[in-house]
Amino acid sequence: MTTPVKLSDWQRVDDEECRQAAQVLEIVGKRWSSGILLAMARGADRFTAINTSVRDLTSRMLAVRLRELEHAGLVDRVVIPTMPVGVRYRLTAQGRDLLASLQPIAGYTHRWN
Amino acid sequence: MTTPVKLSDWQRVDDEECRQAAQVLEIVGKRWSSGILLAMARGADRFTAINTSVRDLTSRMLAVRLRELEHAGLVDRVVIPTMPVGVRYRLTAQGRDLLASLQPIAGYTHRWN
DNA sequence: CTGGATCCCTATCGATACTG
DNA sequence: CAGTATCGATAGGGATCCAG
Repeated sequence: MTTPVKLSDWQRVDDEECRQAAQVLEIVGKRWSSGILLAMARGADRFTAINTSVRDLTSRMLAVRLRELEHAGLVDRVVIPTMPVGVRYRLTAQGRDLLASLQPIAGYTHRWN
Repeated sequence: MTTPVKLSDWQRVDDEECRQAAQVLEIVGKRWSSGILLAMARGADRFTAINTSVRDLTSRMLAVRLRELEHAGLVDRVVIPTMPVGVRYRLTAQGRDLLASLQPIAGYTHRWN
């Protein structure tokens, strides 16, 4: 009934990789982070668009999280020099890769809920 | 150079699943959580064994996290009625499945570090 | 050995208001 | 539109001591 589990894989990863994996989890595990990334994966690329597509997210927390995600290399901030200035947020290749790597979680929640 | 990315997968998962996935990430994303699960995956099953195998982890935080993980269904607390009482912690099937689902993260960190 | 109880500090977060 | 500034509440977490 449950999935085949290859727990032994975690015996093989060295401690440095685990440390980095933990760091990644601490970033995407913060409140709003995954919602923001998901909204962006689904096409939202403007501050306001992301803000309204994540329920109960305040502009303050969106700004904070976007800075964190940008710092982590997951999101790119693109300024378009128009009048007034336009700003777009896009997932980097790294961000898209992370989202893809997070995909099995969806399978997990489907199995256990 | 980068991995093939199937971002579109996230278009298919419904909002409820995403909400639950976010919840899971918030649990394992907390400090110490992933380290504790990893230590258990590697065989530590006693309070003290887990405590010493995760660097800088205090007994207080271990107790707190173990309760959270137990409540989340990832860890089982087994009391052995000896004198004095022995306690063992084991990953549940759900916990092992989650760790397996987290496995791609190791690949991600390997690619981007 | 397996934690629980306290104390106390800090980081985080929500609400609200404001701006180029 | 895309944020910043400020404030007050609360939760998280480290240190320490204690107990069955």
